[in-house]
Amino acid sequence: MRRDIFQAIADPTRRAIIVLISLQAMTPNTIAENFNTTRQAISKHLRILTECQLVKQEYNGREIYYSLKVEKMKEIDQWIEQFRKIWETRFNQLDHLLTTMSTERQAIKKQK
Amino acid sequence: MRRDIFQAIADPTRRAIIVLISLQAMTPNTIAENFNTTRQAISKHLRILTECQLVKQEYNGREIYYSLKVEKMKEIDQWIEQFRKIWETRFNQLDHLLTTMSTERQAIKKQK
DNA sequence: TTTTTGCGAAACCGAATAGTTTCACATATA
DNA sequence: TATATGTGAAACTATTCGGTTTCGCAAAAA
Repeated sequence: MRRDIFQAIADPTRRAIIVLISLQAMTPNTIAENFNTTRQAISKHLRILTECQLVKQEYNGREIYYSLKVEKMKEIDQWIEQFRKIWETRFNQLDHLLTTMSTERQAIKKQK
Repeated sequence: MRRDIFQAIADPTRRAIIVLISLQAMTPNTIAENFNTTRQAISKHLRILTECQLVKQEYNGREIYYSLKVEKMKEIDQWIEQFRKIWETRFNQLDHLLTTMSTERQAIKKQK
């Protein structure tokens, strides 16, 4: 059973749950009200999110409040980091190219 | 058939392919040499990556070089952004709390 | 105490997934 | 020309996935 954060955010319903409980802790029933599925289906999603440490539970009588462990999202951010480096480098190279072109254009202008 | 970037990066082999071709354009055969599967399996992964616009192909005779369209990765970065805001806010609040505590401690010190 | 409510878990189902094997086809190479 | 090579696609398979229905159990409410 693969269970990592990348697999967790692959499902659109789970992504929506993540956004929802990042704003406010919620019970499974309350979460389910926001979707067009059964509470049990939401429960299964919550189990997956719990298994990969993305959410935490807070018990209150028979109710369970789920909320996002937002620090866990940093793992994705860290993986993206290597590509951010690439696109920032490329942007800087483009920036440099444009600056160079602009300088050259001005040089040509002056020649005229 | 769901085909979005989040589903694309859910598979560990695909993530490895992405990293590999982000460094250097490669043919399917060369990519496959880095994994413990058949070239055909890699081909299927490349198809999925192509379908969600994550890679581009460059034809050279009968060879096809695949490379990463790194700008596409920004889509994930943009989704993460909302959580980055949350964890940065929390950090600042903690930072503020620690500063306040420190100030109060110094105030107590002075009283002594 | 009896009934209602909130919840997770199990059993089941159809669809999607990741892989393999086999194939067709075009391009190199002998 | 004949053979080898690089590739994508199709057919098939075992497994996983996302969902539903049904159930059991504990807590709250009547």
